[in-house]
Amino acid sequence: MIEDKTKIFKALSDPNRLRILKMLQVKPLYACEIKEVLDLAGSTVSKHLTILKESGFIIVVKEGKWINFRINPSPPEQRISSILSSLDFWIGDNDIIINDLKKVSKVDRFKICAK
Amino acid sequence: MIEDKTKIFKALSDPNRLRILKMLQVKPLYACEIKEVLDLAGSTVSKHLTILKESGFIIVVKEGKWINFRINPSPPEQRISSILSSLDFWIGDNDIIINDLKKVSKVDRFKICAK
DNA sequence: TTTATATTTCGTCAGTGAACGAAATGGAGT
DNA sequence: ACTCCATTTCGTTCACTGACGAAATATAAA
Repeated sequence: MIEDKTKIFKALSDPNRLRILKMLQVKPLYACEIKEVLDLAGSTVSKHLTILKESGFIIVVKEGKWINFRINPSPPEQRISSILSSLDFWIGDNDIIINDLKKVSKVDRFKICAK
Repeated sequence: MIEDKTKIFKALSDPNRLRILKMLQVKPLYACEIKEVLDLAGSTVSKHLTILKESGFIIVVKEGKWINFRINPSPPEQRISSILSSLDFWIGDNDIIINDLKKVSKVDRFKICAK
């Protein structure tokens, strides 16, 4: 299937998904943290995470009530490993991303979620 | 603009555009040759070529009546050079692509076009 | 068991993208 | 100037994508 070849590029074709990957590069996050930083509806964040998961970029680790999303340490194909290991080359920083990363490292996950 | 970062991935998100890049890797082609191999309407091929041109993957060289499309020898950004110089890694072969490449190398451009 | 919170699923809507055919543009040759 | 043909532009249709809120699911804690 030639469509399979486009799958990883489609996954990288949305700004919010690029922001999520850059955030996860700093540390694993809960969906509610990502929701807070991106300022999107929970259902929208969930959709983006599903796409990143199904294309092989991230994995999902359940921790009781929460679900930790993290960069996939053993991706299903080389193209993905290649991108993930040079993420700053493929997705350079800009104002928005720098701001995201600031929020991610500063913030207490238990304050952000569970208001 | 964070949308700029998605531009090259969007360009690579369509199967027909991947096929075009692989064909152009063999040699420069006229639009009418590409049209013939992909079996698409001329206007559709033109659209794909415009997207590849505007994202920096290919260049356009006029030759009188015809227009030669070719892989960009000096792409505007490193991510594109990186992809173009390892095109077989980023876009692996499959039945469809192998068949395209066969057609491309066999065929006489003046028989295919200008019937 | 009831309540609270995290995440997913569902239904819907607006915007985007790919396809086509028809018409427009532009160069080559008569 | 006229004609032919390669390519682009235009207008339309259809499918897909991203966004939302509401409802469903699942787990933790009270």
